[in-house]
Amino acid sequence: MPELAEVAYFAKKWGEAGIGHRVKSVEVHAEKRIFKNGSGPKLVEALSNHTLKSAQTHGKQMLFGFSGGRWLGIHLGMTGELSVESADYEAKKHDHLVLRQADKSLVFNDARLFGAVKLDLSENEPTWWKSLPPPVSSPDFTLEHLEKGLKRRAKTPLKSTLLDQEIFPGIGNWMADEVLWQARLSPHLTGGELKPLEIRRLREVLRAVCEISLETVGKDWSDPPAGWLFHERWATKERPCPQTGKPLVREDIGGRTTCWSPAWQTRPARMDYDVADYGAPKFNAEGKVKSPYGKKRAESK
DNA sequence: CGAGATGTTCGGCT
DNA sequence: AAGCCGAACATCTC
Repeated sequence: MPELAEVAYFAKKWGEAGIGHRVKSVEVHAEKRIFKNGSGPKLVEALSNHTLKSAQTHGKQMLFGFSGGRWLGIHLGMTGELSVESADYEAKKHDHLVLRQADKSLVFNDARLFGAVKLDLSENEPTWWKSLPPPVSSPDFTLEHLEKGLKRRAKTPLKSTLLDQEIFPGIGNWMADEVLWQARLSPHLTGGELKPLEIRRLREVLRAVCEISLETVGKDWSDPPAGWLFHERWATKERPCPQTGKPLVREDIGGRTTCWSPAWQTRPARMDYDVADYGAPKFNAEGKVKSPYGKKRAESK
């Protein structure tokens, strides 16, 4: 399920319910492949009687800080989720970790076991956390960082490169498709084939898609703006490209199903094309986004 | 019943 | 040597 926005949503859930409250007891339901870092049983001792103090996310990574210098790192993998349940909630199948607080339980569930749980004991945030790459929507996600990443993956299709967490922390399958569609770039283009203006455009769209996703999905699980590819790719029925009306294609690229619009993602020579009344970004001559998001969002509510 | 699923890692090859 | 690719991981759902 989770990409950057969903991860943010889950972390917020635990944070809002649990911060400031002591963990009375901890249940670890033996699934050793999930507990990295020799965590597992250690978690019981390490977290019991400590208070949850912080909840952060970075891309798809989550970090929960506890009193006494205990840090719980969680990655949701493909099917992980966090929930807040009642105090007497009974752990069900695939619940791997349950933190019991006075009046609630914080639950980590993951059917496919691709998730990961880590424990660190240190006064400050663990080193692995501090050395994560710049978040896509932060000022540190510079044009230089993007250029470097694209150069490194000069011969890889953009679709695969966008899933590289070292370059684009938090981008997953649906966000990658959304970005390419909004930027009108074919998923088959390689990093080395992009022109400077296209790289700028890619950066603008990346940041916009991340920010808007965080403000919708990440905030309250609400849908991203109307007009996004998002709404088509999750549709049970085949639907046409919202821009061209022509069929969307589903194709395997780098081992992941890619939903894209060949008639739309055509790498236009002109950067100043204008799309009337449309939820996705428009671009000016510098490849900058003239984003109508703010207004669109208000209208769609 | 088989295929595919919002992800990462590992091994083998260039 | 870094980058590229495919397979593997485990379970559920359509």
